[in-house]
Amino acid sequence: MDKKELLLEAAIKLFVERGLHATPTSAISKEAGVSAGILFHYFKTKDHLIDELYVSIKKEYTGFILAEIAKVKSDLGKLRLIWSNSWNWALDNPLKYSFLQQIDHTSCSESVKSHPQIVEKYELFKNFIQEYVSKGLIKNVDSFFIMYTMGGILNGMVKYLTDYPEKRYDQVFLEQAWEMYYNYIKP
Amino acid sequence: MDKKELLLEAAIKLFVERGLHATPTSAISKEAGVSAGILFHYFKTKDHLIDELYVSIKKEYTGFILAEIAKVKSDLGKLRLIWSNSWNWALDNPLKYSFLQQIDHTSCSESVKSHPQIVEKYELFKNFIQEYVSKGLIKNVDSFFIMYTMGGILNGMVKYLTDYPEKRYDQVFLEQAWEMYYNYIKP
DNA sequence: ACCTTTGTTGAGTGATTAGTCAGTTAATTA
DNA sequence: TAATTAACTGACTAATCACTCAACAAAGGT
Repeated sequence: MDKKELLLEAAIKLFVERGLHATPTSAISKEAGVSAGILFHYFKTKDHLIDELYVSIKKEYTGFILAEIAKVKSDLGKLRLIWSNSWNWALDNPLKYSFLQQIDHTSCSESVKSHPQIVEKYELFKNFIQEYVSKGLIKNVDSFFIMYTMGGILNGMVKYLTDYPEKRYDQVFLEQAWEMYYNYIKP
Repeated sequence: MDKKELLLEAAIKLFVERGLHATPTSAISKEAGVSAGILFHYFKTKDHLIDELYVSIKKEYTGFILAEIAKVKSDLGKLRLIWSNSWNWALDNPLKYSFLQQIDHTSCSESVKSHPQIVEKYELFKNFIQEYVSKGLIKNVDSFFIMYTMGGILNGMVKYLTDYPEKRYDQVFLEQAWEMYYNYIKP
């Protein structure tokens, strides 16, 4: 495999395991099975590596969620797909999800959090919600408030399903969770 | 003021500003205006300082939320007080709140996150919710799921009120936000 | 075959770190 | 007052860090 790819994979593993600043670049290259110097061939600095990781994962995450929405017809079906895709992705990519959470809650890589390609995807979500508000499917509240708090519910859901993995396939529970989720924003 | 107190205050400020591992102990003692050595007189290691900060703030936070509940009579009033106290504390103590968020989303101080005095408070919340479920005030779903996701909504609310501070005193908005919050768990 | 570009190595460098310690001052107690 | 303890200092150390660089290998183009 590409050594750059190996480095990124090693980095994400160690960052989640030990924390950002507690993982030296030497540990990353060692984990990846490459020399210490090559890391700085592919990434100008350690921070550049972190930024590149963040942006690529965030793009992958939002991309995955938005991906198949177009294929669904019903409005509510789309909303439900966003909901289930969100926690499914997080549970299928625990390292990546933890890494995103870590960066989002740390004062580092500040500039990269408002990366144009990331902000762009947020705009899509916002427009999506505004469209639903105007259709009368969602309560008429500030879209950002809805986005922020719905995201919070999903974070809680992921944490819960991580602690109680068997619930992921409990259809009764999932139906109830979805119902609660929609009750939250229903007009 | 007590030098230990000065160190803790300096630490929290720098930890939130620059991140945990990016703030050397020398910076903390400098910010506190004390000698480099005294930090290790009060705290065995840097990690002990972090742990002590975390536990004391978490206790302060949960303590504040639970504090005045007993004084309120109505069941729904208690629930609403937990809700408003939660985001009010977070907004009034932004540094402390950010610090808690940072630790909770980082793989460090793992042992301290299950500190007996902290777990004990979580138990109180769980019992509280279970009581409400049995009274028929809250949907009959696993208490932990309710706790996790309600916490998520509050996190989103705090993030929103941080970005749009004027909303904090917008009674119409607050009423709507509370209504949504309760709709989420209403049977 | 020759050249140029790109990928790769690992020992080396200067800066920075957590934590120590010998010694000084202040407070408490006898 | 003398003795004991606790608070406090800042220069010091051994370890560790991000990052460099001179040298070498591989690949591709001409």
